Amino acid sequence: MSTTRATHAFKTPCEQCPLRPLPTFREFSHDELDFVSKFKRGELATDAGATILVEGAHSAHLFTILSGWGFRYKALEDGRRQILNYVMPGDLIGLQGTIMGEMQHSVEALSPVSLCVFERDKLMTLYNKHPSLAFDITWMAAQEERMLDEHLLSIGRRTALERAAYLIAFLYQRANRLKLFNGHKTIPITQQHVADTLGLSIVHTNKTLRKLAERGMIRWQERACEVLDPDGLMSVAEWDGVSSEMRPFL
Amino acid sequence: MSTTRATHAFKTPCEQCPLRPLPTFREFSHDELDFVSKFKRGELATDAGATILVEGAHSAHLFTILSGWGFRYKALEDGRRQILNYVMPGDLIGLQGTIMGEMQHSVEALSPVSLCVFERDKLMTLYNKHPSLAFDITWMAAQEERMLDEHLLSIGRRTALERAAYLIAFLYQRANRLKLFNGHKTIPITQQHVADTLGLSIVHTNKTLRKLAERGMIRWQERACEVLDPDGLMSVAEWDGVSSEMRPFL
DNA sequence: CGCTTAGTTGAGTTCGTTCAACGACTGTGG
DNA sequence: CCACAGTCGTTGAACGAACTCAACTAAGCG
Repeated sequence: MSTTRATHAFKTPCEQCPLRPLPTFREFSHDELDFVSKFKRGELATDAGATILVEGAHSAHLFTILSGWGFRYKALEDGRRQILNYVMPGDLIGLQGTIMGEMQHSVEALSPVSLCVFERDKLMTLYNKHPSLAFDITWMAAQEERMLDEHLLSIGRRTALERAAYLIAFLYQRANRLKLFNGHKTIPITQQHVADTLGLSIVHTNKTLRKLAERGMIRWQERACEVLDPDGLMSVAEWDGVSSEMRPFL
Repeated sequence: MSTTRATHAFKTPCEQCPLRPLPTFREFSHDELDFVSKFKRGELATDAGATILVEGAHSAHLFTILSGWGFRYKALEDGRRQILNYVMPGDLIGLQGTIMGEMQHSVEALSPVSLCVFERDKLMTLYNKHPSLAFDITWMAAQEERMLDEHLLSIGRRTALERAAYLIAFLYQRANRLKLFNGHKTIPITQQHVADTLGLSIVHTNKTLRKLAERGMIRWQERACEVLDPDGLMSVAEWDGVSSEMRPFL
């Protein structure tokens, strides 16, 4: 397991943030952008497979994903692991640790990931001086809650095939909205990740994904999942998709 | 199914709130209490079984549970239902609807429930004028996220017996902290609720609960679960319990 | 008194698991 | 350059957990 490679060089100024112009993100006022710029302490880059945040740690920082894919997970003492959700550019991580002291989940990188680092101590200033940004943070927490609600419904009540279809459609839609695909619509996860997300064994996950592949909805290649038929997946899962509303972004 | 009985009579002034003195809740300043008092629009009482909030609705209100038990749930189109979490006194409900427009889950009362009603429109004022309360709302959203993380781990990775033990220990601990028990430690849920929470069938839930009863950890009586051995349940589930830190309360 | 709801139990079936073995590919060290 | 180990995906066989179907009790209520 590789570790986090800390490069605190300040690379991208917020005014030239490559993410912000995306149509999904709401526009920021001059004032807001100015504050975020000062709130940002630096950047951090990690390799694929690196652990970004670890359960039990008292993180002094708050992060926004600038690029790359990752996932949040929890584990039981005997090693059984559950992936809770995936993180993508624009997502805030470490909020739990910042607000309530201790992290109760870990975050691992699926691909090389770069992060914006924010100062924990300045969070109170944000709440005091920039209510609109404070509201944004609540918004993002509520949005995460929504996704978890959906995952819970999925794991609790959907069949293996429906679950798999839901997961892939879900990841596809989120990534697509962020314009993460260029040509081939490929999600960088292994079947082990899928298994740990769906609460299934790897063997049965493999057989289930095979069925989706036989229906021409996905193709598995070199530890990644290529999405061929997002609508088909959505209909298998009886899933309507995520709301298309504008979202905030720190 | 009964409906919500709307009694907008303003009964309990916030200064004499029966909940606030509980040791779990953080102390409020005069200023904060004053604002909450004005933020509160009235009270609402519902019968057991009543639907408090419904999926898809654009709720104009935000609520705090004053007394009683309830649960949040989502359902698939074919009727399969998943209970996401339980709500108890001090919990905020309707935040998703208030912040993001549409509710994506429903809330139902398990017992007679009374609620404080807050004005949605005044929420921006809260963020503008009372950053500490805004922070509290984020805190509560993050706390809900934590609970959902745990549930997801439970449903995804624990066995039926462990899941059942976890759920009951979890509900016991939350209720106990709120001093909801007087003598007999009884949780007002049916086995159907347990099944819909754990993602199991009623039949198998029944057989699983039977095992816990045989071990002397619980006793089932008149549509409720009496908790006899909370520590035993926690050890079956390999669960450490929730953090004992002070919490906010609107 | 019949009707409904909640809980219980047994029998048979299905879904998902574990165990096991194998091929393809990658990276590493001799 | 090859041998070797490690990861990832694949498949078959046997087993077990959880499901459905079905029947029955007990309690509460109009």
